[in-house]
Amino acid sequence: MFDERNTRGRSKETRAAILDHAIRRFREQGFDATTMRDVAQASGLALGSAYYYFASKEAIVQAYYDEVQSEHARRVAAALAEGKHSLGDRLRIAFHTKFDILAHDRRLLGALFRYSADPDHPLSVFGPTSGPIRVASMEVFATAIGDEKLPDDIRAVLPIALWAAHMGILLYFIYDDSPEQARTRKLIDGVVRLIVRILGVAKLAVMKPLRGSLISILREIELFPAVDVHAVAAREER
Amino acid sequence: MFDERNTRGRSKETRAAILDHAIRRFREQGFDATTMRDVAQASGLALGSAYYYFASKEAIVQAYYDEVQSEHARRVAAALAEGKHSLGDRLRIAFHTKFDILAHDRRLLGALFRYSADPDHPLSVFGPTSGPIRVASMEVFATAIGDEKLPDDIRAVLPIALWAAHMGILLYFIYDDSPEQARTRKLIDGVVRLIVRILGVAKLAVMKPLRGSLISILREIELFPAVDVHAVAAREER
DNA sequence: GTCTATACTGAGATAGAC
DNA sequence: GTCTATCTCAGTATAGAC
Repeated sequence: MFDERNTRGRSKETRAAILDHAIRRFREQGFDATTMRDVAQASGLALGSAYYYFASKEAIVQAYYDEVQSEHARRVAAALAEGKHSLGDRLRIAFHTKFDILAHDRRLLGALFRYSADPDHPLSVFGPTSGPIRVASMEVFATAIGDEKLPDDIRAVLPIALWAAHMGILLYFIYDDSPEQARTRKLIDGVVRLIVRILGVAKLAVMKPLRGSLISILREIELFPAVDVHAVAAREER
Repeated sequence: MFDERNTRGRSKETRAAILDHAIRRFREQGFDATTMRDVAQASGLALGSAYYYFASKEAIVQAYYDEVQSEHARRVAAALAEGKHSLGDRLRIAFHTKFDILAHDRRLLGALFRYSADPDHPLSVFGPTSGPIRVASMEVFATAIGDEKLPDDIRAVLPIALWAAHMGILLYFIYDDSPEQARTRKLIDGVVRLIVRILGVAKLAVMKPLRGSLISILREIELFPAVDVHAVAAREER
């Protein structure tokens, strides 16, 4: 979806096979312990061929995360479609489904974030090349907000805030060694409760200055390269 | 300060020399383009000697960051010592000095965060081995809070919140390519303004439920391994 | 405990032939 | 698209000098 090269002909299956074998190995032996030679061999290919499909070992994890993102969008859409939900319910769905999908791949995520602090690295989660997937993720949160009655300024930045919150929770999740990451689940519920409450009091007069500060900060975050949230919001309004 | 091995005798200077030459090279050629052989040679040492002092190339950046942390504590203490400041001023000092120190080393930070999402990696910024430096960083923010009159529950979690905010700003800073990172500076001012305003209205009745939610979330964060903020707070009270 | 010299291994990544 | 051969470099090992 986000890496369009080599999706024609048989190569599509070859790519999928490499991805599949690699992820399986990563899960079993860990990312570092798995070599590209392992992956190639498991896929019945020479080393060079594996590199024909994936620029680096980390790029395989990136491809996996692309799939996670697509799956997230699918599941949230499906869950929201069945019946009416409150805003809190919808946000809980948006957050929890993400971690349902990632439940058994915490260890893998370390590799995903390896170049996150390298602005020029093609695999940086916050860099320009990850722009599309980042926007897609914000869109998922925008669908969870739906047509909830909200002031325009808040509406514009809320997906950014939710995305940022979900990234923070993701980091927490990676470090969370409680059984079945129960703490992360509790954290999600706490964060959703907080957000709903903030939105509830946001229109009060005392909140005016607070609101201005917060909104301008979230607009700043928007400056991360290639994140045009206005476009997201516009598309959502359609 | 955080890595106590080899600090006696001549070895201390050797270590400092390696660190110095390495950082210089990293600044000039970038982290990846600089090899450990380069560093060793520039320091007039054999490869093995460089590894005698630093377990890995990334460990050198970690050592650099330890120094940044010490310098931060020093500068904040010095700045706070001269005259009275409002809470906002003190927080601005705490944040801005950090980025004064890092001003010319944005590119280096990419290497620092490389293993941040690897809970088991010794160089993970959020892992157990970085506990002391993390606590030290929170302590700096605690000194900036000083004896400001605050409710106990807020007092206990505020250093965590400030540390978390500063980590977020650090990430923003790394990606900020505005001239002299002016945007980061603006972001800091915006964040400080927001924090001061939040503290200003925190005692209002409407904020009760908000406050409860936020505090419990920050207590959750405290669960990051080896971060015992109660100990920090206690030490500050002394 | 500090340092040298040199050889070696492992693995990510690339070049170029087919 | 696929393979084989090769490169680079982080990191280790060894054996010793002072």
